[in-house]
Amino acid sequence: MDYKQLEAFEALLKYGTYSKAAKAIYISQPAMTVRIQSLEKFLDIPLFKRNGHKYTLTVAGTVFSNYVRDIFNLHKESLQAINELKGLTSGSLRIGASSFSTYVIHSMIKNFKESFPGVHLSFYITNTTSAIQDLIDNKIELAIIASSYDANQFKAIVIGYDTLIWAAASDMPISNCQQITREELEKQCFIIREPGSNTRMQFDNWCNQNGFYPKNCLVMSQTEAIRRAVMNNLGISLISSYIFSDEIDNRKIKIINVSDIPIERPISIVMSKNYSEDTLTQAFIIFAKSYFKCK
Amino acid sequence: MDYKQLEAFEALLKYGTYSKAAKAIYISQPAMTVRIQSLEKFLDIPLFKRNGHKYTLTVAGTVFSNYVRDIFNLHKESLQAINELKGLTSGSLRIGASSFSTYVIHSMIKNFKESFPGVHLSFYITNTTSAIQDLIDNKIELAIIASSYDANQFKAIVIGYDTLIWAAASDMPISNCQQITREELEKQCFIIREPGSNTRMQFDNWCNQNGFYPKNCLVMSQTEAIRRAVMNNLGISLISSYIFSDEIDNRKIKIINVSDIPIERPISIVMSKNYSEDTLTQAFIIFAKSYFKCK
DNA sequence: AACTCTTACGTCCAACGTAAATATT
DNA sequence: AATATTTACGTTGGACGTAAGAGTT
Repeated sequence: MDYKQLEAFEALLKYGTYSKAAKAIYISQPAMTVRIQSLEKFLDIPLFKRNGHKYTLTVAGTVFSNYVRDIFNLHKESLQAINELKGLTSGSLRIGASSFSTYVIHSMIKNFKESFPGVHLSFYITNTTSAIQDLIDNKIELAIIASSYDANQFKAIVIGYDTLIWAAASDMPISNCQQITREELEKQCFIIREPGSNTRMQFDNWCNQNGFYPKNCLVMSQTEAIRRAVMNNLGISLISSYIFSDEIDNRKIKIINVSDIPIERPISIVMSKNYSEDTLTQAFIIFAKSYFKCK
Repeated sequence: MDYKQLEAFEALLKYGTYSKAAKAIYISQPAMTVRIQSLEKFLDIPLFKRNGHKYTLTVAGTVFSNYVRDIFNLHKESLQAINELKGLTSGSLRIGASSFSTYVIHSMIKNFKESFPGVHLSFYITNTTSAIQDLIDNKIELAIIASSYDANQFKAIVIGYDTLIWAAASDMPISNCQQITREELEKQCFIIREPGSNTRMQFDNWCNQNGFYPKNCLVMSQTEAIRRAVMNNLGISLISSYIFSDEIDNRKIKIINVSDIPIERPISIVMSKNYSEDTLTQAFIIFAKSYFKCK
């Protein structure tokens, strides 16, 4: 079955005679005959019957024509969709993101620009709570967060998954333990995020669920400050694996094996419920999905 | 855009490398390259990007792939539908029909048999009321009627239109009147159907609406008896134009011009609400629609 | 070095148009 | 007789595969 055959089929259906149909699609009458014949031979059933000096559909032809119509519509729509994407040569999108994205957005922007060089992406990196507030205040169109949100006010699309791990510098004694006891854990200094951060909430939840009361905490609102603190043996941290992806490869950081960890969090793009997704937004969402899938 | 290009696109999407994709659809690697290149050239946008030693979709590729998936599914479904029709080499369908169909079913059956020689159609010609009763009694699967029906109990599909006309023999004096007066009309003998017939109901309605009281009526339950009576100058009749289609062409019968006439009635195929339409039924409905369209 | 993709090039098939024959009105 | 469709046949373009070259890991 071939596109040209379907084209001939539609033309004959529309114009009723071979000669008119052939003229309409700029081929000769014999070519029309051959296209219809080969289609009928392929399907092994007559699609047209002679009726006076007009050709009309058989039952099989009628059934088939419904599919052909739908196929052609999809074909047209696909070209339209592609053209819309090609039209994305300008425009901008303001995106709020919680802190784990610090270590990925540079490559996201770089990758996105390869496909859409004229589009400007602005990233506002804060924490989950602030990103949601910025969404309400119309300071951003989209928020990328790794936590839940109010489904009454927002709609969201899951674009990937983030893993929270316990990270420690490789030369810390705790990094070499196979099984971590509660006593060893209690000795540690916990480097944690500020309230309002989803990562902080996950830490608090874990402590509650395990009846664990950390004695020694170091609170830092900047993820980069936490990264440097962990690298310099100041303590251990429950944090997104994205932050230490390079260091884990380098073996400078080790993942500590603690129960109920790692925690996997879905990463979502959140937007106002009444936000109408334009082509640019759709393109960004598709891009973000494939970006995180390859991570 | 070509079917083979889409085939190559789907294969590369599925297998990730040109070599595997080419092998999967039984073409050489260079042929694969050419197909993808020509598709990208046609759409004027890259659909794949190299990622490590695998090819993954760009945003445009992702958008396009959704359409391609749908197009291929439709393609498969269309072949399946055609195969189901080809499988219609046996089976039977019992069809009730009100009387106007007397003069069409012979050619309907003949035409239907050309496409589906193995299928047996049984026609039961009665009047509208009886046909509906036969439907309730499961004596027939479908009823072809030209009147309304109980929408709570039945479902229906309009397949065409029937025209009720006033017919008189050409050599009757009334046939030569341009404008018919009420006095002239009152002199006529009205050849009408029995109660229960929708044609009879239409006649009664017309009389009521026009405050007309026919003095001279001849009731006949067989349409063929009415036809012969009209042909032999026994009177005039309000009747489906199908009955006299030959005679109108021959000029043996004339259509009398009376106000509010002709009456057009939709012809429907009616079936039980819980009747599940199998392939044969669907084929018959499509056939019937095209049959009446060409009438 | 091994693997994968692209380019180059000669081959071949399939779709086409012209022209003639056949069918239909 | 005129119009429409099919058959016949020679031509051509484009899709293919093989082989060689270029790019990646």
